[in-house]
Amino acid sequence: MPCEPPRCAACSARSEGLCGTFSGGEITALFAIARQRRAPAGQVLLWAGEPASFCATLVTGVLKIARQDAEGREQIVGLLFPGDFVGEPFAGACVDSVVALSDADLCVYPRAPLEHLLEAHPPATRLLLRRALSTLTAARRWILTLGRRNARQKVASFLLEMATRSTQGDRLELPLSRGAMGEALGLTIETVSRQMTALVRAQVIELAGHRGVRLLNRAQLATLATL
Amino acid sequence: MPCEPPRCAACSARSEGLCGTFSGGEITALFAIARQRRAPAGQVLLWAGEPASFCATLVTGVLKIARQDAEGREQIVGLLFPGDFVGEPFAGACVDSVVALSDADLCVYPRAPLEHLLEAHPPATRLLLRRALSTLTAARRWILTLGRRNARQKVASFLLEMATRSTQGDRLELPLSRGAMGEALGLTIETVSRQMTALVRAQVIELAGHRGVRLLNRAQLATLATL
DNA sequence: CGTAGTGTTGAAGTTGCTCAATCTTTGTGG
DNA sequence: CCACAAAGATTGAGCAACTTCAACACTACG
Repeated sequence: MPCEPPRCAACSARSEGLCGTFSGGEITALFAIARQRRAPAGQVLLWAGEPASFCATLVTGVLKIARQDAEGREQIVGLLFPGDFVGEPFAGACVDSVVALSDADLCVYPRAPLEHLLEAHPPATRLLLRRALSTLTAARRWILTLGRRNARQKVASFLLEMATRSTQGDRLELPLSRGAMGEALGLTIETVSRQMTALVRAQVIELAGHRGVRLLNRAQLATLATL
Repeated sequence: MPCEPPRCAACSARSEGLCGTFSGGEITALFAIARQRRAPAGQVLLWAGEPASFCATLVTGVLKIARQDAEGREQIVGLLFPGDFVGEPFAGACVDSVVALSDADLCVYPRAPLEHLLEAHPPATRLLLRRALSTLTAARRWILTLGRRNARQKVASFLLEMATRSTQGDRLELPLSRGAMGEALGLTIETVSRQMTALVRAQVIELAGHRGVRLLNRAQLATLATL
């Protein structure tokens, strides 16, 4: 059995996402078309309207998927975390822009060879289908939040969503600024800020700098998210 | 070559969706596991929380995919039209309910045999992936509408979206009541109604009964949807 | 230690929601 | 075929929530 490339063996996303469907021997084929890429915070990886030249596995960092209004106002329609698959195979031009919110490491696959590889390796296509369906479910959860919840509930929901992605104990480091939270929640910066302050006053959270949040009462936060 | 079942040959959804990936000979395998089902308007096909026992191709009619708030308020997160694929293969329990908005005909596939068939027929899995990705794109367009547009723009967007699905000339028959439109747009019945009236007064549309709409000025409607 | 970028707070203005009454449409039974 | 009932839609008035505009405070980084 051919041996697994050392870089893959050491990769923190090795068992996640696309890579997880390739065995130690098979991964060589994926590795052969992959290229490492490091993106600083703020860098645009894919531009809406441009042809989608590559897909990738996100190794470290957080990306936003955003769409622009006719007026230029931006709405965040998805976030990507380590292990997530970036881009759309089989798609034409990008509909959304993908931007790094923090410094990020990616394992990039050019579109054409990736699509060939998918044809040859059915489990990968099935995984992408399952991923797409679960992303769809998440997008619909977001639709529910945007359509039915008020500002308080939106902010509380968002904090809980972030908490499921990454917490160390009750400490949470937000990957987004207040402005970006507003873009995600369909609120203004000011409204997000006021709701955060209200949560602090209600002793549900505590702030530590602009990005740091300590969850003091998760049960209460969950109640506020829906009620 | 084995001949195509007459029911498939005569089916208006034959070239659409899942069926379209099966040739005249191959379709027999899909037909063998399929069962016809007719659902009257209002019938719940899949209940949120219940196990998802089947998938289907929608042949005629319109279905809504809806999700409930903790408070019981409903948000429509998707609509299904003839040719669309109903349900989620590889999923556990249903997250959303699926309800017939009009009388509907379906071609129903039990989950287990369908999943076997998908494994044996890779083009079908690829089609479902492409479909899932385009449904995701549509869901994200909806997120943009819910997050960034006011009531006027939401209603105008919705009418345009419906117009892309089915129009005869400038006549459009809405598959939803005002109440259901509100559930889809995150608005109340009253607000939807007021916006419709405003569009009539602006001579952009004309109403014919509760469900009938005539599009008098599509360009203007498109402007109102985004501006 | 200063400055630029972010975040917070306040006051006033708009938008969409709630509650309540009235009007249309549609479908059913006489 | 018409009358009537029930469901759905429209309209109005008052109110609450979110946005806008503007000033000020924090924090993080050079």
